[in-house]
Amino acid sequence: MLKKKTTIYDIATKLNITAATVSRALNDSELISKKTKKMVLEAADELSYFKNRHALALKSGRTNQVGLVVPFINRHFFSNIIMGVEEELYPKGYQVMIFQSNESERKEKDIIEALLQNQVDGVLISVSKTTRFKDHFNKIIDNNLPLIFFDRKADIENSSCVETDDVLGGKIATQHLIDQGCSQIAYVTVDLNLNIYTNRFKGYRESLKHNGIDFREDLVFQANSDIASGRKVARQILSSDANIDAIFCSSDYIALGVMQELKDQKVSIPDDVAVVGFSNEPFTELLDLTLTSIEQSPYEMGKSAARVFLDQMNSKNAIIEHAIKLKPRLYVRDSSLKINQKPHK
Amino acid sequence: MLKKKTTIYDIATKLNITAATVSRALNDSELISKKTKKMVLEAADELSYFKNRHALALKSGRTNQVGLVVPFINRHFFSNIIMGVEEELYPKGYQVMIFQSNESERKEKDIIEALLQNQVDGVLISVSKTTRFKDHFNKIIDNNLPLIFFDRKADIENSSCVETDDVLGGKIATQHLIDQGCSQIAYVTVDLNLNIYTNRFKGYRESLKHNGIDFREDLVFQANSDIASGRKVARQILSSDANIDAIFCSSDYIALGVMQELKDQKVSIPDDVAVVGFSNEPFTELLDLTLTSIEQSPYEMGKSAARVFLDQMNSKNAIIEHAIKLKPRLYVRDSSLKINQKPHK
DNA sequence: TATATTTATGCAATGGATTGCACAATATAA
DNA sequence: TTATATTGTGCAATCCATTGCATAAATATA
Repeated sequence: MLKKKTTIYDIATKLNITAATVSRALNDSELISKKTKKMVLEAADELSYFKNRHALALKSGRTNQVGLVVPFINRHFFSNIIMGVEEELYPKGYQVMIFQSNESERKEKDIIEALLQNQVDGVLISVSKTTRFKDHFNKIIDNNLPLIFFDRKADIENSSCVETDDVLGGKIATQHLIDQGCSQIAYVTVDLNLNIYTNRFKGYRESLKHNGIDFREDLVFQANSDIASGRKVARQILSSDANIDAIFCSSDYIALGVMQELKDQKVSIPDDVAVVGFSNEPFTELLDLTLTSIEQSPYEMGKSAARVFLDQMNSKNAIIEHAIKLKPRLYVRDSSLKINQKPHK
Repeated sequence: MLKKKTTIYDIATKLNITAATVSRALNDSELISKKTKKMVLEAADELSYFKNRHALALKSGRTNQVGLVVPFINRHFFSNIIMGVEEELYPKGYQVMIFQSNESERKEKDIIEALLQNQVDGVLISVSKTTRFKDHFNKIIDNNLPLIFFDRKADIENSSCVETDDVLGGKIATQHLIDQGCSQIAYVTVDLNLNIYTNRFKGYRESLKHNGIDFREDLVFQANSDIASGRKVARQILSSDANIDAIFCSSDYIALGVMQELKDQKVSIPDDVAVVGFSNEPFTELLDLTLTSIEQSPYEMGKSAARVFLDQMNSKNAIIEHAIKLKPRLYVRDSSLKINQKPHK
């Protein structure tokens, strides 16, 4: 049933010339006469011919495709990274193949295997939470392909990475709370196995130290990155005898849950307790009481990662290890603005 | 610099056998002795061999790849459609190639050209807003490839489509407002060139008629799908002498802007004016005053579109035209709940 | 008109994996 | 031991586009 696809041989036969001539005509070679070129182009159009990229890939060894792997596509953060990568690579003639690992090491390995089979020219990836072994990353390196991590990295030789300066993010959020007069700042972390969370936590502690405030272990809480978990941890915090005046959450969803619970319990935000989140999710500024948060510029991160890739392609023999840290930025909003200041947009 | 990739010939040479044998061993053919199979598998592993999909594609004419084209990846609606498609196709061994058209007809055409060059096995697409000509869609059909539209379709023979029943969506939202005692219901539409918006509008009018309420042209307003535009249209509505008791917005972002403006102007929601949005964006239930909206189940839509594709693949010679309409669902929340009822979820 | 140039085209190999057909090696039956 | 059946491998063509080298055709020069 499938209609046979048109090839250069079909065009050649039709015009009584050879495929070589057709190929050259289609690629606008100077060796071919104007007349023949025109003939070929017309015939190609008529037979609705298009090139077979697989034949090209097979011949040339290059595909102009890069693999992009994220944990989930439908997260604001990652989908904007994708936007950034595409924005940068599409004009350069690269096709971006997007995959999601669903935070599964198994699927991540499968995807990388598939990418290698596809002979991609490079791989950009944010590592799945559950990944422990890294042989699959080394396979990429072994094949001399550029490997660029973003946001979440693995420790692989000859790879590059682009990440948010999470330590700095932790610092500026904490410093802001201190500037607002807070000193008993609870910290809610997520999975401390992920470097992004340990770094935010580190920033928090450094900032306390820098301001001469003692770090208190009993002000550190753990939660999952969702609203329900945020409400739960808020109840924990309130029922402890910690007597806090601010809560710094390493995730906006936790912060939202915290705010909802505080409101239900008639705790005034930001006067009794100031709240800061992390990631600057779109909803943070849509709330009635807007949420102060740290913007990580995922779009910029995507562009940056793409540029690192291009850089590696352009200097194929020199092994370059980029390690880029993007500066996060604080967006001050209602949830933490005690003193008389205009909210930051 | 690029290390040469391992091929079956390398394995064959190493083992002093032929590539044919290697191929059969790797594909677990019953023609090959256990001993040889084991040898080959070990050698393959040692040389870190992986198949070249381009060679396969060239030989077989099949790629097990499908093209998925959306206007923008970073929209809640579309990214969840992608999730649904992947969920359905990944287990069947298909790779989903995701592209975004940026609502540009030019880019849409380029993408489809690239997909054809890639010899994809089918195309799933939501048409760009600006697309006027449809030759590129016919090219897909001409190549006997399954073409499935979702959410936004073009009128192409032998293609299929999966969409929300937007007329119904318009109806149930309007009916709900009427049930709440409203009768002067303003309607805010977006681009009336897109079928989804004309259909919602149609549902609104049908519902009015069904309830014996006269349709008033002066209650229809136009806006862009963003918050600022929502605020603007709210000011228009309030300053007109329409005297409305409800506003049905064909977009959640407009509804949000409307609510913000109403609040600023001390108009009580839902008592003075009830508000309903469309799409059930995640933020609708995160607001202080939650927003009633119509859920379109993008995830289900993606799954459904994928299933249509699989169906077409399984019955290659019969030409099937599916036309699936998914039932939208109303989520009643604070912004419209006047009478004593529990909010939905 | 014969020779030297230039220009346009053809020939054939290449890239990697698959597969029908032929044949060799081994095992079984007579 | 010889004939027959069985099993395991090899040969070579195929999928499509590209490209170095050879050659034919067209043009310019002597």
